[in-house]
Amino acid sequence: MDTRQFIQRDETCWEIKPYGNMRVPAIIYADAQLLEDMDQKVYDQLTNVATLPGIVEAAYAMPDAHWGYGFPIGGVAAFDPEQGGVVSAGGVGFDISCGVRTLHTGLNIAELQPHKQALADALCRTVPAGVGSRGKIHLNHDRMHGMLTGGAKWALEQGYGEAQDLDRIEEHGCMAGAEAHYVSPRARERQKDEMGTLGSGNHYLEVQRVAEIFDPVVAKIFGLHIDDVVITIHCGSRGLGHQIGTEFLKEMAMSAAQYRIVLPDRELACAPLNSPLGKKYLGAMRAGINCALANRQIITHLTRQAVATVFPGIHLGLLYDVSHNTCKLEHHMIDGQKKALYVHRKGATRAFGPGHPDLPDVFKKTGQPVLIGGSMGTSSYVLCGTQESEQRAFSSACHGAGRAMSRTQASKQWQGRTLVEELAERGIIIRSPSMRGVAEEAPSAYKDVSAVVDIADRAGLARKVAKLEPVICVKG
DNA sequence: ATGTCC
Repeated sequence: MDTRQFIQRDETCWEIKPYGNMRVPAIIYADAQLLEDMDQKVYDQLTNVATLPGIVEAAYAMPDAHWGYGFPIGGVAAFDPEQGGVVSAGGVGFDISCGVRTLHTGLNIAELQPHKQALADALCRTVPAGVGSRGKIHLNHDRMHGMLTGGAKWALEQGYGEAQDLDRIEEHGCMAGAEAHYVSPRARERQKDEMGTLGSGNHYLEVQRVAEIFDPVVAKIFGLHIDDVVITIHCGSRGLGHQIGTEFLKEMAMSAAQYRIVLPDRELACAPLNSPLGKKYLGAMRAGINCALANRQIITHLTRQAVATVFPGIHLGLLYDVSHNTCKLEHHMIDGQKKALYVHRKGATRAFGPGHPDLPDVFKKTGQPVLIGGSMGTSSYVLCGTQESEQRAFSSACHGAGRAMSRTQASKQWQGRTLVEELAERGIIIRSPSMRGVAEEAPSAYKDVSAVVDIADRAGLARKVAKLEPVICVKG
């Protein structure tokens, strides 16, 4: 888009002053190149978000922003319930609590090298991936309830994982305030055989090598050293989250008039935080968060089993688990006053800085790990939260490379088979049940993750700690 | 993202 539509506030900050029905400014963090390459729809969607009731400070877009359903993906917006603030299902996204977790393996790349194929086989065999993938776990009504209210904590109680995992998960593995009775029978039905599965699209399980360290002090505390092998899991709440999103979008769209909310775009459907529908969505969405936390916890267990068949006796400790599709009640300083706000992060990662009370002791000095997944065959990054991020975007950072091209366009332009061969030549093993899926995920269909992360770092949204390069990628 | 259209 045309950068002349913005006032450039500093090197990485571009502002649109409120006009028309906008209640607050819209702000995009980017450099001129990333901004030029962004779709005009990001501008339209972000300025639309800025019109919503009760929005506080500004509507923000992260450097990986691209157009999404209603809200842009890479969007951050906070709402004050005391000022008629709203919650929007489109502001969370269809894949509720989609997120990333990274595990230490204690291996280095030289130890892995001779066993790469064997490990790829084992992971592929053990972790179900792909559209409609099902697992070996089947949830009856009681176990479903336990999962929806207990998250990763429930998974742990069921025997999936280790007690020390919980401290290294957002919300300590269990999202409070989940109201399972607002999760429909159909959402439950879709999920009952899908626990411990990756799903499709940009979801993956990746074995990675620590390729570069930017901050040795923080990297050491995060347990990352050059040539260490780590495993990263990227997935969310599968069919259940999608069903919750679908149902509430519809209900919110139908009741907008009743709440006298004027929507510039039907896709921005929302409900007041203090309304019955708003509260109902929050309860169901939090159950969706628990589903995603439990799912990643079970996949972690399966990953540990798979790795143990190749490297017996190995221990996979959790670095951290972060979500990037949520709406969370958080306290932030607004005009010198502490306010309770509902922060929507859609394709944006929470990035609490040093000293934040919600962080476990191990991250109190460093800020939380901010895990940024790259696209297939490209690098991923580990960053750490900063204190200034709270003033910049309610303690948020980017979540990945961000799409630069639609799935349809990508599948026309590339062939899955060819991509797999090209990546194999670079020593990267891709395993996927869908070659079309691989084509849709072609590295060039995404923005340059390194450019995105550099901007996040320079904008102070989060600080670069380490770069990870893919070795094995199991894709949905 | 998604039993890639109930």
